[in-house]
Amino acid sequence: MAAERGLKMTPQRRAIIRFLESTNAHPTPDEVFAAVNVDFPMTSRATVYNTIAWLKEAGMLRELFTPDGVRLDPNFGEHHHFVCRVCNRIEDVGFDLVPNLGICALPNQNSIEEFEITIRGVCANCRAQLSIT
Amino acid sequence: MAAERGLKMTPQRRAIIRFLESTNAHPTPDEVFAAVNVDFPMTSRATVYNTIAWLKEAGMLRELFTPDGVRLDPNFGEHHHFVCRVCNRIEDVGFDLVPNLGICALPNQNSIEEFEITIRGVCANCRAQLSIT
DNA sequence: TTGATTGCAAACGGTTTGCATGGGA
DNA sequence: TCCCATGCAAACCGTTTGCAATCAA
Repeated sequence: MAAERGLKMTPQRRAIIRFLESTNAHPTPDEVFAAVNVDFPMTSRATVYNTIAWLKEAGMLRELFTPDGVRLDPNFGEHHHFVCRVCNRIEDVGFDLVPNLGICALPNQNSIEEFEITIRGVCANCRAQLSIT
Repeated sequence: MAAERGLKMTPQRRAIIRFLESTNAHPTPDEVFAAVNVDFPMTSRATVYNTIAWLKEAGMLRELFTPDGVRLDPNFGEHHHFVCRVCNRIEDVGFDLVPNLGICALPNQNSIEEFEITIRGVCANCRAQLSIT
């Protein structure tokens, strides 16, 4: 497993990683806390935050900053995001679905290293709901 | 002025709007609080937050969610952002500089209404600093 | 064994809220 | 005049910190 880089493993960390690997959603730290405590009771919030920081440092986790606070993004591969304006759910969007931006240079000589696209709209689920109503 | 939509104007609101119109940076609410209190002392934090909410509702202000918390984006026109990974400064990037994404449809029937691009890299200033060192 | 990790509870900082006062329309 | 906006201070809530006990290596 990717975390085995000579770093100390604990049952709590294992449980947190297991949960993050199992989801394709974008949980809040508190949702991680709640989920992990279902099958591994007695994991403190502090440990959840510690582990998040540790995983971020190891490059195994990204954070998304949203109007409702931080959300975790355990998806390894490069990807963008779709945000539904109805249910606020975040979906990953494959990097390849978006044509590579033609930007090679900005007018002010800023160097471009990477870019991230957030697409907003209404997800398929919510569209279905809306058309029924 | 754009805020005159039959909404009540107060000296505090005027001062806050004046400051926001004068900057092309992306201040935090607290920076607005500090700046406004220079020329208009006795504007409370609550009023700053109230006014921000009011301006957001009126569509005159966007919020950006960053690792260092909320930043305000008073720029009216559609635009994207460049974030310098060295100084963390945010620069606006003209909408027209980025070729319109060729995305017409996502594979899952999500409807696309808008998109926002965050470009990361090193800004011209910081590049200059770095090459000196 | 030993230093890193843990749980707990307190501290922290940005934001929101409740309420009495004040001021714009 | 009549609400709406204001200032103040307390409440709130997600996150961080300090510390003693525990545990992985």
